[in-house]
Amino acid sequence: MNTRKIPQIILQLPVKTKYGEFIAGFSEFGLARLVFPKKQPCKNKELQCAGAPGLKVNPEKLTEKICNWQEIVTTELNNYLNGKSIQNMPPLDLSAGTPFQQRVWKALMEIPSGNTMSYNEIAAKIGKPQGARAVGLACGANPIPIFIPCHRVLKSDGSLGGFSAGLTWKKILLTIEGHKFD
DNA sequence: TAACATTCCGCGC
DNA sequence: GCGCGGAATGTTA
Repeated sequence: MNTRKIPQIILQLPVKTKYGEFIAGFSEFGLARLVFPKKQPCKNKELQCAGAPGLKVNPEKLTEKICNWQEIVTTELNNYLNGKSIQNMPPLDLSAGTPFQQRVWKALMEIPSGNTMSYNEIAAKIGKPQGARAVGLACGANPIPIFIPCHRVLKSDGSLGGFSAGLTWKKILLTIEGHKFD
């Protein structure tokens, strides 16, 4: 049974920020994914397409509910990028993930702003102390960076590890939260 | 089965 | 003590 359906993105809306235009994808359950402004080459095909000009707002799908979510996302994203912490988390649709991934993502959301954890610590937290590498995979599969703070996860020696949208972004995000790099 | 956004251990210096 | 190479480990497509 692996007809696991990717969450249906019923519409994608642009979110303007001082770093560029993010793309927010909504399903009927909430925010289903967030795409960084296109800039860095990323190897994930889907992400690359997301910024393409197929972006339409279908008035029928633009329910009041989603309109409201988009407002929250816009507000909070801009707050965050200005160094404030997120106060109003929009509902997130994590149905794209496998059960394991969802466990990892939940663990990530418990990391307080300004803190970091290692892949190893996350692994231990969800009961798979040896699964650090698997945790890395789950982070890479994270559809909603920033709201799911996958950038707060570093290697156990303190170096950055990786980031699907490009390490540059990881640095930017961490810098916003008050970390320093030499 | 191969691939991965890690970690750990054992060497050689 | 520090740095490097290779094996172990869990999940996914």
